[in-house]
Amino acid sequence: MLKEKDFNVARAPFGYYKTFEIKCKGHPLSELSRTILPEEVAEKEEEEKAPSEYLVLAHEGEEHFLKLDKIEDCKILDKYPLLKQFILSEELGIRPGEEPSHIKLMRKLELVDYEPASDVGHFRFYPNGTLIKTLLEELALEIAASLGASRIETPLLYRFDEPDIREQALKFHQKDYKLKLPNRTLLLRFAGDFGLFRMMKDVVMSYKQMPVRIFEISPSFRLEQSGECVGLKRLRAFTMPDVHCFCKDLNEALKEYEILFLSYNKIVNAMQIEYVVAFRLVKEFYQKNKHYILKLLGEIKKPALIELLPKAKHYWIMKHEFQEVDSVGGNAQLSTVQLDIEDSERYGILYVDENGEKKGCIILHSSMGSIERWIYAMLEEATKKAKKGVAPMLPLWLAPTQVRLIPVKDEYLEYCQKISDKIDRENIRVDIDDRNQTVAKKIRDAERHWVPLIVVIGEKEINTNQLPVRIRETRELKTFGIEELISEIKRKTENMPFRALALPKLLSKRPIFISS
RNA sequence: GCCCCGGUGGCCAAGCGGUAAGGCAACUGCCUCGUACGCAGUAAAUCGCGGGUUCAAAUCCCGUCCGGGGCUCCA
Repeated sequence: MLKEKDFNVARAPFGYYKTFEIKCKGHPLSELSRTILPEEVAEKEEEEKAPSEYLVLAHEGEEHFLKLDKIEDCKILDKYPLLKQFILSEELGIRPGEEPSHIKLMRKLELVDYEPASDVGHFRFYPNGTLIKTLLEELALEIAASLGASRIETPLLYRFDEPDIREQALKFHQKDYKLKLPNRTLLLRFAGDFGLFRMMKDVVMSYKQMPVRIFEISPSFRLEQSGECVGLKRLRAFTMPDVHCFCKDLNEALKEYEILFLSYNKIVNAMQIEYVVAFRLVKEFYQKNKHYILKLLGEIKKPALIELLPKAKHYWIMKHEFQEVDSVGGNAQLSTVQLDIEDSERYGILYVDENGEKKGCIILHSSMGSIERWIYAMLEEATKKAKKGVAPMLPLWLAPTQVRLIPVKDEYLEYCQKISDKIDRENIRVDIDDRNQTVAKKIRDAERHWVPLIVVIGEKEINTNQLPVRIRETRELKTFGIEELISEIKRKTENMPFRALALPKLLSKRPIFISS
């Protein structure tokens, strides 16, 4: 339309009228009157699409090259169905196209819900959901501390007119939230790099202090296309724990990389997620460092999909992802580590070397994975178990209720209180179903809410001091002494974060957030 | 953002042009109960929202919001 009239049209953004009659009625502050200059867009680089090569690297050492259009020919994948499904889903977009189960579960378990009064992809967390989120954040903090990373906090909003902020933002395909104030435009952070790079630019680092490790956990906002937001799998607002390591050379960076790789493996294990590994590297780098990749895979005893890029097209030369493959064959990246050799100089993050000279360093960018996505992955894993006939559940350390006491009659309530206090004191989440219901009904409710340990208390228990524990995981009914039960739970939740019950101990006192 | 599908009490849902079934949950009463649903009763629905067609709309049409799938995207 405009082209016909000799205007130089760079592009017509979505959301703006491409054809309209100009009547000049609009208020100057209205949505429709904006100045859009082509240079903003021109900075968006057109990436060449040189094809990647793919292979499966077994942790025992063999390489199995594969063509994406003929992955059936790659026999090793028959041994690793999850990896195969990952390749189908991630690289080829082939999946059954059903709704992932966590969407129903997050509501059924009263954890998380939609909030229509907010934007798409912004959720509300109910008490038990908040409890789980808090525990996971706590885990992230502990992992960061174990890495020796220093925690920082940087702003959520940034000025769009700062050149480096603007440069980073424009690279991100306009997926940022912008806040237009009368005198300036602010950008909501979509990653931690903005504030971190700003901070690091001013930091004085000597080679003696390297590697320097920095941790931040904070909300990030990405204006994903509305059709792309799916439950807790992809959100517009999420919590990102990330670690950046600033290293003086490649050797040191590779050492750090390994430490991160193994730490993040601990995280997914703590959440009992059966994940898949993908590495993406510049081909030349892979050829020189294949032994290194193999060492990493050997430590976690897993094969990996390897994507070889003919040449560097991003800021990293090597990265890997731990990926969830969900109950309906979809996938989502959990954690990632990226080896970045160019951003340091670009953003002026320098250290002083042995000769007193300022030098660029190597940056390891890494994200442990968003907390919300961890919850997605755990709920999906639970469904995968259920499909195999195993009772779905969360890891014990994350179960909102770890032990439920069910008195047979009201008169045993007092005794329940007494032993629950004892269990409480040991940092175990125990509650009591004191509602006026039959035992069978209370058990059914506890099972429906995935309570891992259920104890029915009646006259026999009071007399013998023994507790009959219904164990969800194994579907057995086992008798424990109270101390024995406590130490068993302690053993299973050892070294994991703890928080108290999110709701009143007595079920009769609990409001219902979602009744289903 | 685009295309397809969906939205009915707190939750799950039947009805699909004649004026809102049923189940679960909740509440009240009874039952005091031993390992997945005791019995009875009560209350609870602007049929997502707005507009249109019709004597009549939850049902048909248009718009819009929310959700799911697909496309695209995931630096």
